[in-house]
Amino acid sequence: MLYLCLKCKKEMFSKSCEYGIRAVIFIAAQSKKTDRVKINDIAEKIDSPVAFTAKILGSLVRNKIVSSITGPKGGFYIEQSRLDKIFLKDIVQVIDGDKIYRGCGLGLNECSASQPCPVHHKFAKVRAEIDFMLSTTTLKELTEGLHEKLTFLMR
Amino acid sequence: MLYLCLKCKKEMFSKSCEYGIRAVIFIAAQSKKTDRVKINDIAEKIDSPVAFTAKILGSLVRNKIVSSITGPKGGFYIEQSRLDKIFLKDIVQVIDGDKIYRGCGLGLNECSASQPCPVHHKFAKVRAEIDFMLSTTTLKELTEGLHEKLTFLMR
DNA sequence: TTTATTTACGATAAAATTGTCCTAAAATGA
DNA sequence: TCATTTTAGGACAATTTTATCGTAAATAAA
Repeated sequence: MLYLCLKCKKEMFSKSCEYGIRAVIFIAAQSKKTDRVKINDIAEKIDSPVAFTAKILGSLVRNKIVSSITGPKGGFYIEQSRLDKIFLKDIVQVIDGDKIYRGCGLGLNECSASQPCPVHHKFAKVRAEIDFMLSTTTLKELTEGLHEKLTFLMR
Repeated sequence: MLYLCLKCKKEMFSKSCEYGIRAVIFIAAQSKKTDRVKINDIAEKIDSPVAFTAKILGSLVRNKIVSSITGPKGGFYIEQSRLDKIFLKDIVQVIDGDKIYRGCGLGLNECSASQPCPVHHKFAKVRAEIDFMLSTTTLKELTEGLHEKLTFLMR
């Protein structure tokens, strides 16, 4: 079979969101050992473009997901006590918004249970699943696997 | 709370895929009554850019999802007998590829059950749900709601 | 106070996606 | 054959997303 789409683009999240989540998980994991992590260190360890990642972190800082301090000995950090209060959904909300689990699957402006697009009901379960997963997954869980070397942020 | 993301972009599928699915459903539904549908008619009824939609349909034609005939009385069509053999997954595969239900949630190149990213297992259920939904939903089902005016392709 | 370090952020650039336009090719019918 | 209709498809343009660069601001320590 011949495929037109050789690139097979379109992932679940935007690149910004992928980098953002990876960065936050790395910062959270490092915050346990050292206090602050520098942007160059983050970008290197999660294999992402430095300046772009810095920009994404900037918005996460403004939205109170991560904290930062400038100057020598400065960097990004997240207080350990907040790890179980930050959910994956909070991060995604800041970077990608909520369309992935709220918008119409076919892009209609008005689409609801009473005026549904053809895939509306088919998508309901998927949406609910994504929403549930993002709403219940804490940053704490995500960092635990890293500490135990059961999960990875590169390759 | 202040949101940086005022646009809330990122939908489930790409614009191309949304237009493609909508166009295919419309063609399938019309193929029951008349035989062929013209591109201007399609674009008008699904509220999409004409030339762009024509381009997407071109790739769906090359990939044997829809059929077309040039010239007067020509247009796009799908044989009624094939409606229950065409799955949503076939359409998405041609336009967006399979990353939405196969790629790593965090964009890692190598991510598997044995070398997972931190969200890998959390995403497993979502992926399976999307895959199942796309694999089991037929074009036939999607057109039925339209005929009964229970679903819509615009607004 | 000065210097070095590090984040903040605006300007700009590159790449990908989305969208338009124009001409060619195919088919129909007069 | 010729005019007309309609898809096919390349070239080009606009927009959005992704990525880089340079400089300002903040902080720490000498």
